[in-house]
Amino acid sequence: MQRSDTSGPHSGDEDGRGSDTRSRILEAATIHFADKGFDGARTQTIADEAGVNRAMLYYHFRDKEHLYREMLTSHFQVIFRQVFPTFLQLDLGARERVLTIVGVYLGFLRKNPQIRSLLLYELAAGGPHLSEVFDTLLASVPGLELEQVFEQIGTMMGAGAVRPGDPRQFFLHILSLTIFPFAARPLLESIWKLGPGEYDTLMAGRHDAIADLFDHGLFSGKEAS
Amino acid sequence: MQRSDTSGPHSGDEDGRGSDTRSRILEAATIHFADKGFDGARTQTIADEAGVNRAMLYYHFRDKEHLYREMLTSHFQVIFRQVFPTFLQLDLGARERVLTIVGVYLGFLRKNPQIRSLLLYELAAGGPHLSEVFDTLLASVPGLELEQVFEQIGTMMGAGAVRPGDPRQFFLHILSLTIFPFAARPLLESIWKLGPGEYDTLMAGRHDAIADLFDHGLFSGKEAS
DNA sequence: GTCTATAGTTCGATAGAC
DNA sequence: GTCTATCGAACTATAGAC
Repeated sequence: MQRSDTSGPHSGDEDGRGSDTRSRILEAATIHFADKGFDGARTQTIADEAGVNRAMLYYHFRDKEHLYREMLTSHFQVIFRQVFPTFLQLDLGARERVLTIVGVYLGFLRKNPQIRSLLLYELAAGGPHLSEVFDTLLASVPGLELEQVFEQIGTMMGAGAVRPGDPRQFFLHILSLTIFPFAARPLLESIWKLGPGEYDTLMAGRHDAIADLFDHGLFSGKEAS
Repeated sequence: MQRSDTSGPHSGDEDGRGSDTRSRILEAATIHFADKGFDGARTQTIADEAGVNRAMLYYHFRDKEHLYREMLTSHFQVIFRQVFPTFLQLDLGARERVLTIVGVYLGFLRKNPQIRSLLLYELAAGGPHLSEVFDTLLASVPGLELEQVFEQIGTMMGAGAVRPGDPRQFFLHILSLTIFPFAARPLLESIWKLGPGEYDTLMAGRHDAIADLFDHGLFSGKEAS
């Protein structure tokens, strides 16, 4: 069952070991797939940017499709293992807990710009790859249960810490306010005629803006209802 | 300067007149580009679904690129002419005004499912086409000034109707909460294991959930700060 | 493991008859 | 305006030498 010190061809090993060529290909594939999408990406370009021969792509991975899926999996793994658990492991009050989650999301998106376009291409295509990637990841990270998130939201609602309602809408609020501004960046830069630095400034103030919305709502005049 | 009663080849005419073939191609192009994206779409498939010969695509439009851009323009035109003006023409109080805008957005997205993937493909690609499309549209709809929106938000903030802050963050809140849940639909359906009807139900309750967030914030315990 | 050479397709676009 | 036929380019994938 034991393998030698180099990953074999077509291996799905996850550890950073493996041949250097293999990881260089994955790195180049990330950049190019994020830029052009699966259909727009060219295996020649990936090989060139990785500094390897094009045939190496077919030796280390089976074909373009397998290369793409392994690349996708390696990145969404980070979300599942680092970002997602923050929903559960925090031992804080409701407010600090939610705002910490928002901060983790915003920080992750600011540090991993390629995730943005990779996710958008997948969403646009309807997520045919994502379902399989998610199944793989959920199976490989056994301590992760989606239901726990909603249980904890329900607990917070029951304790009166957050307003009662559908936990999924609660979840959608947080996801929307954090992810969308990053996703729509090129569109908004175009509409608002912003330079690159201006949008970074806007994103730097995003956390406080969301906190203000969560704390006070949108309107100054105290509500009727 | 006057043209005969049929649109000529490569004409950028916008009125619904023109040859029936031309509009059928645009309709088929919408569906197929929304499904596969620009790089993934095949001119043969578009021609087949339109029930015309493939050479007609090159007669009525110059090439694949021009067909795509005209298709995009025709759809985003609707946003510019029908959705966007609701930001300015409403003669309501701040709360009703914002919630009406949210309702218009949600309604538009629910009725135009193809817009979702068309927008996502463009966002993923970084919006190279969108800039040109927007410039074209802003020029063709003269009574539309982006600055007016932020002026009116500033006015509402000055009058104490909405909380003071960066108007762009205010704008991002509204866009995020309405657009993202539609954009992320396939991903969330996959994660949450939802049937098609369940997500529609969730979107039907979206307006009220956003209104509650805007009215009361996210937390029950009245804020500190 | 890495390279060259090439097979085998697919696709966008055009020419030209009707 | 619509069709057929076809060109030429681009691309994925494989075979096989080293």
